[in-house]
Amino acid sequence: MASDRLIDLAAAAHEAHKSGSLPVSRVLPAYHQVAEQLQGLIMRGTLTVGERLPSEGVLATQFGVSRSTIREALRGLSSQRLVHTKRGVNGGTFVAEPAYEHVQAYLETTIGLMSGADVVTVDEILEARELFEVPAARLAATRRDEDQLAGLKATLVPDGEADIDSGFEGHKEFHFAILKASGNRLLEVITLPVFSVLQTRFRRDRASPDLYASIVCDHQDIYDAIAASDAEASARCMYAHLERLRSMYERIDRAAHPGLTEVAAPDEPTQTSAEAC
Amino acid sequence: MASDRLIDLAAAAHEAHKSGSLPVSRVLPAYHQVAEQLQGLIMRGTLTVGERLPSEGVLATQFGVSRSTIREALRGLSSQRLVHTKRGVNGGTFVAEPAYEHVQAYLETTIGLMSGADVVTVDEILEARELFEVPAARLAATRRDEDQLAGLKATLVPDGEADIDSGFEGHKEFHFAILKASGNRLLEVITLPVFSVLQTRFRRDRASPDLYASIVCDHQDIYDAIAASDAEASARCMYAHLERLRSMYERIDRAAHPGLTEVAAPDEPTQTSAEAC
DNA sequence: CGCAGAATAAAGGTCAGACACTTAGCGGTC
DNA sequence: GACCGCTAAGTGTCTGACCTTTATTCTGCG
Repeated sequence: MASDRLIDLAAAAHEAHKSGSLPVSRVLPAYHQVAEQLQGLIMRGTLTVGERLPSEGVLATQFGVSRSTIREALRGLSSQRLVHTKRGVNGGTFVAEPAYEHVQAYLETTIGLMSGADVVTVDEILEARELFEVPAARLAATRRDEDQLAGLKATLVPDGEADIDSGFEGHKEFHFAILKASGNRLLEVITLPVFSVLQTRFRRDRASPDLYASIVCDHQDIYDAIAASDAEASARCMYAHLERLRSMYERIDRAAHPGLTEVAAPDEPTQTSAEAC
Repeated sequence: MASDRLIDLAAAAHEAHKSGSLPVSRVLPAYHQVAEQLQGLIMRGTLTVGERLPSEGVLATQFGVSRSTIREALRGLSSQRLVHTKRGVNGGTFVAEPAYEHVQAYLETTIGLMSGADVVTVDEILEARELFEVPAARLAATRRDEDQLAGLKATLVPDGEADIDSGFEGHKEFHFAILKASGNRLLEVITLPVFSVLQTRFRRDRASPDLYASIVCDHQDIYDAIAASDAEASARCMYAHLERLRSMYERIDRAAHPGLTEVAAPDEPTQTSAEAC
């Protein structure tokens, strides 16, 4: 009877997982229970950022399980970036401080997979991108400081050299810079992966030269608006830019997955006028 | 010399982690390399959703490591929800299909931690919420079907019974229903955790009765606008609603963390007019 | 005295092998 | 034909050993 070992979770396992019915084997693996308890301690603030957990051996005796079990639990937590480990003397397992990059990496992975498995459609991703980046541009216009503006300018392609390959990188840097200048790190952390997924998904498909030129032109417009601290113009230009890209992506996507004539695809007027430029 | 075992990653470890310098011990743990390779196979589509990986024993011999190492790698992947395991005959490790709930759970955890550790501020979370929920309301107004509208109506508090506790639940259900009706699952998946974090963070602080009444009233307004398929009115009402909540949250937050007089906090006019209601 | 290098020890990383638990499917009994 | 138990494949867990990494401490030489 392995029932008196774990601190409590004998019964808690019922409640925790859809208490009703079938698809969950009643007794969860020990490593899972250990991981859950530790995660609880971290979330609840009992274990604070940077704090060191007891060594694996000590944890093993405390939880009444073997070291292997503890290690499996720890691996789970560490791949969720809740903890990280260090070897050597003064090594150990430490509560990790949450960092953007991890969230971004995770979201990029997951959204990529979801779009691959058609759990979300490309249309939804494109729409989400608009929903996030247009407000980001608006915020950037009012909040950017001079450094951020200079950084943004640096990502613009100098007039002459329209190198498509480096332009791809530049495109990325441009949008990143705007997100950063939006001054909302949560918005930034969430939008970046959305952008990256699209970028990855359509990496191979080169844009035509004139489309590329119009992208460069769009960027210039957006930059000008942000430089002028004109929030509404920034939003408008960003919207126009994204609509242009969207129609490009959708064309590519339809070519790749023919026959799926989605509703509401054609009836949205592509009113991305020429603006100045 | 444990160098001929793992399929290749001997050198790849350099590139993979900031190739430059110091803080990364040159040779990553075997379980990490195994996990990376398996993740690569999944991301690259070599292993497809639902497919079963070789048994742990077989993987161990294939990778040339022990079964414990394989298991630690698998625990990492499984806590990232890239795979899941089943016991018994015909059990094994399977490539998981990406599911919203996991993403939501992860985001909620992470955003909660980030806000706890002040990696993002409450202000940013509140702003992000507005950025996401206002467009969600706009979309819901034009896309909701009759079922969704009925579901939304069901979350409204009947006029008489203004029970504050159940109201808290109702508040949640109401916003969830709108997100669902927005028709963009990515937006939904991302916004839900943002909402939940705020909800959790301020769970203990009861709203005053009259504030509560105004929330109920706001919900009614929003519902009416969505029922009328009036996109702009929906967005406007949602914005007013969120502004009201925002000022409440900010008041609570300032009370909890006094002395931090942020910029740009007071000068935003609280123009959440009375509307009709 | 001071510094370089060796020894130490604490902690994580890996291994091998054993046994327990879970579960689908097979086969036999009534 | 329904129920029951056996079997086998696979994950879950334990034990105990040894390797590797690394900060500290100790030692010895200049």
